[in-house]
Amino acid sequence: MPPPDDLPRNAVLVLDFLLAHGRPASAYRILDALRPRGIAAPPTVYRALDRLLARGLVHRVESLNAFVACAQPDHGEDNGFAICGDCGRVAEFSGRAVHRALGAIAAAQGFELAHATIELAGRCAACRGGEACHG
Amino acid sequence: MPPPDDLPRNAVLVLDFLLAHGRPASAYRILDALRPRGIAAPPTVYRALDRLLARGLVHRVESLNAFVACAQPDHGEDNGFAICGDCGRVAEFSGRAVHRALGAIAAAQGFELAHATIELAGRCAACRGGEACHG
DNA sequence: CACCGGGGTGTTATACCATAACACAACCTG
DNA sequence: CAGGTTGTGTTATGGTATAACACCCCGGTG
Repeated sequence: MPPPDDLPRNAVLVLDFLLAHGRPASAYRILDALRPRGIAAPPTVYRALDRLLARGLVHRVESLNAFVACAQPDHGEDNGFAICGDCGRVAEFSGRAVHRALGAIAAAQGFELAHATIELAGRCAACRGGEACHG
Repeated sequence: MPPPDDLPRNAVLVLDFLLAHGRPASAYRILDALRPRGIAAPPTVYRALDRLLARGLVHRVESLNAFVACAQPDHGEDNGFAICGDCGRVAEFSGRAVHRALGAIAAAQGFELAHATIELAGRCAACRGGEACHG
């Protein structure tokens, strides 16, 4: 499922890096990684990220001020992330049940919901596996 | 636990400002507001915020890089915010249904959940009321 | 008293995150 | 060619956050 390849060169560079990276990276981390490929200044990275965000190919992780490649570009807008504090990887989930509950809360307050940010911090199964199972 | 008043001077200044402000404020906004009261540099503000965050008297709004006084310091850890893009105010909610759903998602992935960030962007009832009903 | 230690604070400097503003090249279109 | 749009490069700046060190106050302790 190669993402639509009508992307500008820099967007492709950034997306490829994030896919290979496999976890969130800050814009400046991306910049450092792509300097050898000709990207020299922050605006270049942010412009590429803006495109990718607009297409849903990349998400911003607010609690990290970082960006991550979307695992499954076909899912909805309001996805959530489970962020492992040990390995730094994030698992993406769509969480329809969560969004239903959020919609209900918003409706009860008369709040017009445009976008939901859901980020879970903790430890992933892999990192938990490495240590004693405490029940 | 009522806001214990064994807080250092600067923490009280910051908390009082946030309570009076009634909406999120960035650390530098707080700094500007408190300069006349003798606070001169960012670390002073961040130290006060750290104390207040630790006691649950203030919350960080990740999607705004800002801080807001807690409306009801007696509620749990994993509260959520409904952030109005028009007036900038946030409504805090505890959302047990959401946390139940999040807990289920985390459990299904074997993810050990430590903290949930839930932030809704949209428009509050008051700001919606002010304009034509576009139904 | 002399000494020590810890908490809170002040200050400087710096790192990290993000965007404004302007200039240039490539392209398409009439 | 003129004019528009899109992507890009570059410089400079603004906004967010913390490291590192010095100082003071205060309370114990011998």
